[in-house]
Amino acid sequence: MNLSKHPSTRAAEGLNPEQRAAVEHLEGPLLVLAGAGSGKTRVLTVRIARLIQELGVPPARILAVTFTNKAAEEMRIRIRGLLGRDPTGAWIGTFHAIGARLLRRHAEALGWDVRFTIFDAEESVREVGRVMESLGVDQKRWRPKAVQAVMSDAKNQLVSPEAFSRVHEEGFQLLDRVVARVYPEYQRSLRKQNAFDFDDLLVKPVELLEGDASILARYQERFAFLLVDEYQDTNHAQFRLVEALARVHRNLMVVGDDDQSIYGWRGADIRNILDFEQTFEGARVVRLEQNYRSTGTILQAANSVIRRNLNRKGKTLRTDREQGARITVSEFANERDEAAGLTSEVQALLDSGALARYRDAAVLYRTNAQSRALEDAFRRRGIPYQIVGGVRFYERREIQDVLAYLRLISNPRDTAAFERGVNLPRRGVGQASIERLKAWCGEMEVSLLAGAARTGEISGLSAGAARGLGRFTALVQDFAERAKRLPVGPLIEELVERLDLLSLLRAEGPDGEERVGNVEELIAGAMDFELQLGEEVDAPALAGLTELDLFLQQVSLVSDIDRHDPESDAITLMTLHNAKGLEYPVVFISGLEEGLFPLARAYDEPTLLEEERRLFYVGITRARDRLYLSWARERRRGGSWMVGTLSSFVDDIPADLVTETRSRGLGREWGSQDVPSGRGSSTADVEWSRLGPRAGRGGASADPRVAPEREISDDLAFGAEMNQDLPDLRKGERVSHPTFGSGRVVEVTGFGRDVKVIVDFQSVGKKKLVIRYAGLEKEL
DNA sequence: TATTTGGTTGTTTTT
DNA sequence: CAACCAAATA
Repeated sequence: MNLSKHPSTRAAEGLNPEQRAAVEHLEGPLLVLAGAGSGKTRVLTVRIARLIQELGVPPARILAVTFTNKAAEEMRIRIRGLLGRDPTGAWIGTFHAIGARLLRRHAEALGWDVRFTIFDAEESVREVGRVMESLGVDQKRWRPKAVQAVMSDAKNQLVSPEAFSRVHEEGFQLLDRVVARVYPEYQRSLRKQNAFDFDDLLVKPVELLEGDASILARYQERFAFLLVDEYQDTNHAQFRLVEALARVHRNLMVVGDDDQSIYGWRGADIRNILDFEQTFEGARVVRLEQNYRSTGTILQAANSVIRRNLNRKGKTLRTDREQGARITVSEFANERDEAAGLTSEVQALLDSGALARYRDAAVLYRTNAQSRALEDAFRRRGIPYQIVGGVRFYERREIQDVLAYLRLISNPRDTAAFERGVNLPRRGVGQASIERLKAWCGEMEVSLLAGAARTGEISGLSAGAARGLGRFTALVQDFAERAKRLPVGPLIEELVERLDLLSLLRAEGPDGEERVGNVEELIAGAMDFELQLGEEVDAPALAGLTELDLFLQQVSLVSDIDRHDPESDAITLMTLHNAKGLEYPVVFISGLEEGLFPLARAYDEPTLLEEERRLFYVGITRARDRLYLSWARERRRGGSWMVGTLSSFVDDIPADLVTETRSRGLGREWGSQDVPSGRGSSTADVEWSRLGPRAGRGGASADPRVAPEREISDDLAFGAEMNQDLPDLRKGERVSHPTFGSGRVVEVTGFGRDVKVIVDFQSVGKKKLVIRYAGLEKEL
């Protein structure tokens, strides 16, 4: 190995003049307007490496904020690659992770304990419900979720409970009046439970810094260089956090693209980036408009779409790449047809060599609900896929159950966790007993867990309930002891064992096995959990924390995209929001119908429509080589069928960049290849037409030649689909599973949709799986 | 206290 | 077509 003395300098050599200007910028505020695919991650990492390597800045004086944990991890790895060593001491993470870290060090200053619990969104809503109940607010009339949303907005604007109440308790908005009562009480309840919610991870650090000059000064001094990625998606609380920390040194570099601001609904304030130069006087601005990702066609399409937005700084991306393939716009009869068409096209691309591996393609959609039809189709086809989002891993019931125990073990004041865990498995402690216990504990001002250990003193508890509570507290206390010695992986394993949770889940029926798999995945994840001691080494506040405490605080911040494995060779299915920051050689954007994308409600408000359009722009610019847009004439939404027309967004793409294709409804085909079917099922009903360049606006959708065939075709097509490509597994065959790896089929049972197999996996032994859910693949 | 059932309800995107 | 809830029943 011939290592250069200045690897970061060498890395800087490949930069264009604008990138170089950003990298070499030293002091003062800097705004980098970075178009999609313009190499901003490279600029960020090279600049950090340069600060450390050439300018001698200690890594500990650097704070870098990314949008996801995974991006943070990747940034660290890339910097490590440039430096030849880890930038130990640098804080690199999401706003939430960094907020949590600050709180961990200074929880006491705010009246919390270091071992605080982080309530995720769901728990937060449940807590709102509990508070509303205690206040006697009708939860039918006012949905806890709506109340929580208003509160969350307020928090992101840094509106305190008191301030909110002052403004709204007599206001005209009835919902706001409810929130005016709930918000302060909710906040009190969180504090009593030693918990923060997601929003608090941003709000409380601001409170901390603004409320304590010495703490603020300490961090202002420490972080001599701040870098914020995806700045267009920061909200007011995040802005204030950054602004406070950067106030002294003013070495703040923000990177973003106003055209990719897609989180307005979550409080992101596009003005943060639009007004940066006013806010930070003397700011230098660098624009990165050279795109290194996409073909000319894709970029032209993206430019002409985003040009329709009025509220933007305005820029036009350039590329030196070839013009490339046309964009395909495809019409389908319904979402099943669409999904089947996508799988066919994937197969065709693979066969033709245009797609090298499954993992080089992604299917994007506006709403998670759309993943279902796609998932079915990919499964039928035996094409490996990975879904990001939907039912979030950590929000699954069985995971939450285990986490509730862990939370209580870690933080005895976590009432929500107590209530969840106390009767699981059934211990004869019902609602009535819990109410009694709560009342008593409320009077005595002790935690539920402490109260449950003193059932003898509580009147009106049934003998069975008292016994159940006793067993429960004994178990929790026992594990609290173990948590001091045991690493978190074995701890969870023992806990699950003691609860006999896996047997309980298996007894639940067909879904049980999947749940068992999830719990096992949780355990596996915990086994891998390593304390990032390097980053935490300077924090005396962490002295008393167990590995479990840190695990819990980290786990609640893990998002679905963080769990996504880009290495595994599978097609990625995800929402457009989740696709931010990613790129794929082949991208499908599905469900391009008026009312779905853009969503119907966006028509009321120009700003909403512009945000939807930015989302479309984000989607288009994920593609490197090939882009497919698809829409369906009919789609099930909720209970009913919706009739759709092609999204007006597509009209903004110049016709000469587009090729239209149309499924005939009965056709499951899209590309020109036959369906390679393991069972040799008929493809005779497959017809499709390639219409050539688009003649004009939405011309295809009104074609009378299509409609009459639909009624006949549906049954045929669906009938054929039912029989086709069901994973046709037999005893003795080798299969592979996304989490368990490869194994051999031992037994096949059940019929139709409920076919189950027992597979002997090399890694974990025999497992019973429902084919429909398992995502098994035949191994060749 | 646990379980089942039937009815109601909403449904965008997520750290 | 979920998920969630209230009431009825075991």
